Amino acid sequence: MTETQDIVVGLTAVVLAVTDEVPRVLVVRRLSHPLSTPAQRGSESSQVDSPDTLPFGPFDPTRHRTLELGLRHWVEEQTGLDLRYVEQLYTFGDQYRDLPELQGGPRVVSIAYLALTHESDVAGSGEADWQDWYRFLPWEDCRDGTPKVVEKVIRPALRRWIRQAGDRSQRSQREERVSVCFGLKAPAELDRIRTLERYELLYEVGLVLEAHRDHQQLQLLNGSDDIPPDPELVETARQLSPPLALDNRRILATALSRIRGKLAYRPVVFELLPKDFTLLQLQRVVEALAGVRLHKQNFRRMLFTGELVEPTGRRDASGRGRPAELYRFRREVMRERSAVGVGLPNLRAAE
Amino acid sequence: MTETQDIVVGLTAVVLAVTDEVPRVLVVRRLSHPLSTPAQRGSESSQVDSPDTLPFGPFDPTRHRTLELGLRHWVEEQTGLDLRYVEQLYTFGDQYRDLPELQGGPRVVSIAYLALTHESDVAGSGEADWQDWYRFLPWEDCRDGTPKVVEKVIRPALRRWIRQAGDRSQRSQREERVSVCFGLKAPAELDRIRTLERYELLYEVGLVLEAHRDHQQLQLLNGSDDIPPDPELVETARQLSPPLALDNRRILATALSRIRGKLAYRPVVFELLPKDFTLLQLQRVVEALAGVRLHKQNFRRMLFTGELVEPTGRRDASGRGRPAELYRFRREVMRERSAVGVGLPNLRAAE
DNA sequence: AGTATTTATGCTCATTTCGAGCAATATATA
DNA sequence: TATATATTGCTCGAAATGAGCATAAATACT
Repeated sequence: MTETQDIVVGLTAVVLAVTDEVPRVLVVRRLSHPLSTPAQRGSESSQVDSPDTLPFGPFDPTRHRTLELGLRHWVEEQTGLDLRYVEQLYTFGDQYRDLPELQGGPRVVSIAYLALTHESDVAGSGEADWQDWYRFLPWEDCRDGTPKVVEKVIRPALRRWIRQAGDRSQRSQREERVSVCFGLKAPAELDRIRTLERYELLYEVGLVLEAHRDHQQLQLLNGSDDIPPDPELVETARQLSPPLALDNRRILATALSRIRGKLAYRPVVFELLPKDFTLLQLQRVVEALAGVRLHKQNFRRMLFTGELVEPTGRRDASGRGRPAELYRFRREVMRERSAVGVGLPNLRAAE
Repeated sequence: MTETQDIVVGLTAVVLAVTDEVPRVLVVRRLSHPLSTPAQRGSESSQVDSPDTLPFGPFDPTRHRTLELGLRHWVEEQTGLDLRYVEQLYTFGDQYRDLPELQGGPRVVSIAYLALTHESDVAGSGEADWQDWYRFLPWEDCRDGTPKVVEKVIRPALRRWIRQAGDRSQRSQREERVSVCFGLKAPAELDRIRTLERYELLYEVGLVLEAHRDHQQLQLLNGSDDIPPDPELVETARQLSPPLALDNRRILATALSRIRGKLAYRPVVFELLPKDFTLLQLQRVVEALAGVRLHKQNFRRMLFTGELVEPTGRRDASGRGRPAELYRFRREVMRERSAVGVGLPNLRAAE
């Protein structure tokens, strides 16, 4: 290892929009890593398919007065999008979480941001594209009950993992973690807030592709004799969800965790909706984010007693059934009450 | 401005302990900025008193495998403390938020962490010291009702600030912000969760010393003719709270915001308590953090119905009144329920 | 035109949670 | 022994929550 190592501060964006009940995230298909040198680019041909990447760029203190401005700059450049609501998520800096570093490059400290917008046409230097968020985290969408992949793929693999434990104490530790994240006995709904915890379990178990990729890279670096990954497990991971670059899936999980937590006490949903909306539209967006279905009448009651919305007087023409009244967000609540949000149900059954 | 500018990634720690109902934070009295060169140190003599600083050190990728390990390293070195619970708070990277940068040095991107411990003897390279958290944010402690400084100092200054607004719209904007942060009409309790918002208002108004310091530094840098700060305002700020280095008060406010928010849904309090504790001890720690008094019987009911604690069978000998039973945290709840916390009251009266 | 379907909306009811307070008990200290 | 300080047990009404019934207003189909 060298005496000194450069640091690059990277900025990564999770740009989220919800259209037609589908939460979508903006990804860029890159030809190479944004930080790699031309020399490295050649050697990167070993990577057959270049996986989707979140919009990303290095923070340049000479050009960016603040971190957030830097992020907006890169998203603008790569996707043509001018963001509105932006919030910082988390900063990732673990060793070897980035490819160029594995090739002797700088250590990349990535600051991840979450942006909320409406879906719109994208253009820009990268091939930007909206992708279904739950394609990358399919186990998180419980709107139609516990997803099939959980029953058919994840839980069996987790049971196998528990059986493979070395000793008794490791076994019970594994049992506990699985039980907390996915529920072992009761077919309970997944706990909406433990998104990140679930991702980390799946990574450790090897049910996401990047776990194997990172493992291989590390072995290559250490020059240790390669312990080949369980090919069956890799295949399972491949079927479960498509590959994502770097630690981007972890960042996605962090973002989902954050927005699910925030839904209940901050009026973030409205950033994802047009100025005027029907109550069902609002409910669908909340459901898409929370990953669960809600009771319609109670949801509406909550909105009214909380005075979160006000009628515009107009009605929605499209749609099949009885036309719905159009509402708008009552911004005033934010000064009237402290915690303003759409308060998700407790799902008592899950306890 | 130069073509390229170096980046330094800094790690800053808010180390918190609660003893005798007083939340205390670990500060280091430094002789100079940790990143300044010897040459700069000389020129720094203009700063008469070196204000308290949070434990801080540059992240070194050759020595630190992860950001958190880097933080632990620096805290160990500067205060002799071996931390247990540590969580990342936020990353700050605005231009000119750091002194050396103002003197042509690198841009410092600081990653702030929150650590929870018990108070203990400190040693280390810096002169580490425990300081009452609320000394630096005196307007946040509402345990004995709205603090006097809010009535006597802050609200009058805010009213003056509103009056000084340029036009009608700015005036009403200012009124709204003040109303949200400190309440204008009703002498309502302060909204516990808006700690950061309140700090940012006070910074803008000039009621914290660093606002004037930053302003002066920026003027010096721009070479613009100095608009001298309102000396009365500076004096008010000085009386309100002692100086803190860099943007450390903002970091403290962020930490307080985070822990207040987290109290209700994660069992973080127990990190601040000994293994066995009385229910009153527990309540006092929660109150110290939340900054409000709680209803004793309801607090206990909440603990029992939530099965958060279990009796040890032993009792607390010290204390004046009837000896209290000793309890311990029931770790099992964390797998039984999703959101585990001490659920703060809603203070319905404030609405 | 008439019927089925879809969606919106109004209302009830039992259960749980929450805020606030009364009362009794147990110990230390003056 | 009186008093102050704490712990502990219990009640009661208000509000929030979960689940469901019933009705209204539009479209699609026959």
